[in-house]
Amino acid sequence: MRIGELARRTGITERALRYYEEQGLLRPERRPSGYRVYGDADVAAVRRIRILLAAGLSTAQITQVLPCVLDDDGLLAPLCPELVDALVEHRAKIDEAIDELAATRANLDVIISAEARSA
DNA sequence: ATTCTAACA
DNA sequence: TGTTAGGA
Repeated sequence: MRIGELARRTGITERALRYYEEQGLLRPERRPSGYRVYGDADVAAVRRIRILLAAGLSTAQITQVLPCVLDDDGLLAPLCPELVDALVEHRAKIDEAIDELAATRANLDVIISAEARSA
């Protein structure tokens, strides 16, 4: 199928699909016309990519992780043990980011509370 | 009609 | 990412 059909079947814009290829997430074949040709497997691949992106992984990480993930129901099962370690690490970074944002919010609250009273 | 690349009020 | 120009 060409990019238009894959876009319809996945709900992903053609723009994004071309971007995924640029990032090495998809390797569609090319017709002599230059048109990209995708296989049925790519529909599932895009599904996995979306889940991984939603989990906050970078395209670079996804490129490595993609072949290490099992495609079952609507979930992704990590296969390689290295992958699990990487995901646990990623989770830790998310916790750090949450803490930093909480601190930033606290600082903002101080300013908001000081408003009007200072004048 | 569709898709392609490149580029940015 | 959207969008658009300019081609095939």
